[in-house]
Amino acid sequence: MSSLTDLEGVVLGLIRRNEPCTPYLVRKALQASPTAHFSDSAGSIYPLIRRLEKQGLLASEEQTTGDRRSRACSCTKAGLDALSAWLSDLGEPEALMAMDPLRTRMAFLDALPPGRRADFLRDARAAIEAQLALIDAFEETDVELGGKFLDLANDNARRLTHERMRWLDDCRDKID
Amino acid sequence: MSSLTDLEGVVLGLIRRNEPCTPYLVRKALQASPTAHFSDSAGSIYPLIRRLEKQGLLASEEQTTGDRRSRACSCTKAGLDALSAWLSDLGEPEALMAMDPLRTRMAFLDALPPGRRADFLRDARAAIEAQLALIDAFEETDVELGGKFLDLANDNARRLTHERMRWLDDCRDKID
DNA sequence: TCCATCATGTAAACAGTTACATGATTGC
DNA sequence: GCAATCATGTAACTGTTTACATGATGGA
Repeated sequence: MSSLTDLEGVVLGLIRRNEPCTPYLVRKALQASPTAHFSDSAGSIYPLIRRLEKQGLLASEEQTTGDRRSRACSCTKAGLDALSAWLSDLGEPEALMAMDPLRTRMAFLDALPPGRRADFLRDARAAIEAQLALIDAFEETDVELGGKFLDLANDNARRLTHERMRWLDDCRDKID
Repeated sequence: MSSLTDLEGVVLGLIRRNEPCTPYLVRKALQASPTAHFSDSAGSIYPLIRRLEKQGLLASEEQTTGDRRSRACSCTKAGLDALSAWLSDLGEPEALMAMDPLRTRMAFLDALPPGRRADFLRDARAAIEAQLALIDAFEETDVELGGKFLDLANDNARRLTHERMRWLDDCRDKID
């Protein structure tokens, strides 16, 4: 049995945390998180959950409240094992490298006419400030919903974002 | 005409920098970079370059050295415009958020039995140390091949990786 | 009544990965 | 002669995105 992708790990983890949990709630959680780089669309979540169920990592039960149907999913023993394996077997360090779309663009800034490079730095800084606001806003709604480990993850997001801001400011000094 | 994806932007940028440039060289550059999170496989690069060519962003010329054929690609005016647009129109701040696979996992560390959480922290730290080594090694080979902006991008990689290490060490203190 | 949200999904198109396939050249 | 690397690509599969589709509920 092959190892989970990051999206599968996140979905399994969310379901385990909020058991019993509907696919809809998983989707809402992904939409609410500012740091979830992957899709929160119906077309990715529903098929993914079916897939996990077919592999026996998830069990689901039909529910009807009034006339509205929904599915309550929970993590099986095999699912918890898969989740543990995803957390434990980290694989190649390259695959765990942090990725930054602003860094990716910075490497090719020479393609921009010199006069427009300062604009890039300004827009990038505005984007990072917006990101900090999103992270702070999420942290407020998030109180005691996620627990200690979600707090540590949020801390990572805030720290990396701050470091990127300092980096951008250094770039500004070095470029002109 | 729709905007470039990050991989398309990187490929166009690499070709523009090394003009005239073969698809093979693009692939080698992606393989050499420790921070290129996307694929360097033939199956992604060759079709992508064909796609860019069909859109008129790239021009290519058949070459034969002895009995060996290759294609020399160069960036067209439209290609340079697309590259500039990719660098200038940053879009939603959420899409520019940095992503960290270790942060993603940290958020779900509660799924791991308490006794195995310290192992995760140890392995994660080893991975980050390996990443730092890769970044430093790349920087040495890279001298004057990429220029000022590639140096700034490398600086981002080193800084973020250092910050993640500090974060992980803080996590260790807060968890036990 | 109407709109937002709850709640589920499917279909088509596109992107990316893995594996395979071909053939030339260089160095041991 | 053989292996590694140069250099190109294709085919099958998997995953993701976008857009569409359905119907219930709650509040203005």
